[in-house]
Amino acid sequence: MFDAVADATRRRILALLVDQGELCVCELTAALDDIQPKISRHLCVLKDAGVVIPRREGTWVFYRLSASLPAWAATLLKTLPEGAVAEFKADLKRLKVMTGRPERCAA
Amino acid sequence: MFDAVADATRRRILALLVDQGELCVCELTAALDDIQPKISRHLCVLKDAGVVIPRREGTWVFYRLSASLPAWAATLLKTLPEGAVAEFKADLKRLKVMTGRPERCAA
DNA sequence: CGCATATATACGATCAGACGTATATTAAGA
DNA sequence: TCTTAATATACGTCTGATCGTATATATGCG
Repeated sequence: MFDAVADATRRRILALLVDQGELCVCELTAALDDIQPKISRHLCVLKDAGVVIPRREGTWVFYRLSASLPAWAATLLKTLPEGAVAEFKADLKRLKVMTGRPERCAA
Repeated sequence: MFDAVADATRRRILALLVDQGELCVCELTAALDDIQPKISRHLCVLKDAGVVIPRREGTWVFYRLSASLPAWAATLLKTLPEGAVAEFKADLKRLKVMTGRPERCAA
């Protein structure tokens, strides 16, 4: 868990997931304004750590936070958008203005 | 801050400080059952990050958590003894049975 | 099947951080 | 001033993590 939040890029991803619930790789790539393999690799780390859960829908893979985290971990994650991630507001803004976001079918 | 809790040894130190308030280097060395230079180096990292404050008293240097941390950081630190640090109970036990602990004069 | 898009992975390079050992500093007391 | 105890730092080594680039996989569509 602490390995998951040890990296700044992963904290930015997690802050967005805490706030937005579920996002796909291309949305996160646009929001963080970074390259896709880098985002994909960090998501893989988070998945292996059991922090996020992937859900495939067509060509897209949506990631969301795991629902079965210990209480202290959930508490820790909630601190991320609330001041612990400096880039959060800018990342959220880039997500909002992104064009061509995929449509969700199921939750 | 996340750099401070990225290392397992530092998390063990912080968990003890959250629980005990103030401890010197030799107490932490005994509690973690590790060598002194290692503990001292990690305390230096925590001090430079502004997470802990040193207080000299004779030959001893006592470290305590900074009182001026953002709310989310204080919240994060409180999660450490409560399940986020696996070795906490064993560390606390070693501290309790340690002989020759220094006496505090001032707070 | 062939093409396009989204995502994942492989590879090599690089860099930060943690380590153990040895030694320097600081303070107290005889 | 000499000694001892507590703490800090210097040094060289080494492992692990992150990176960018390139490529592989997978899905959907015509």
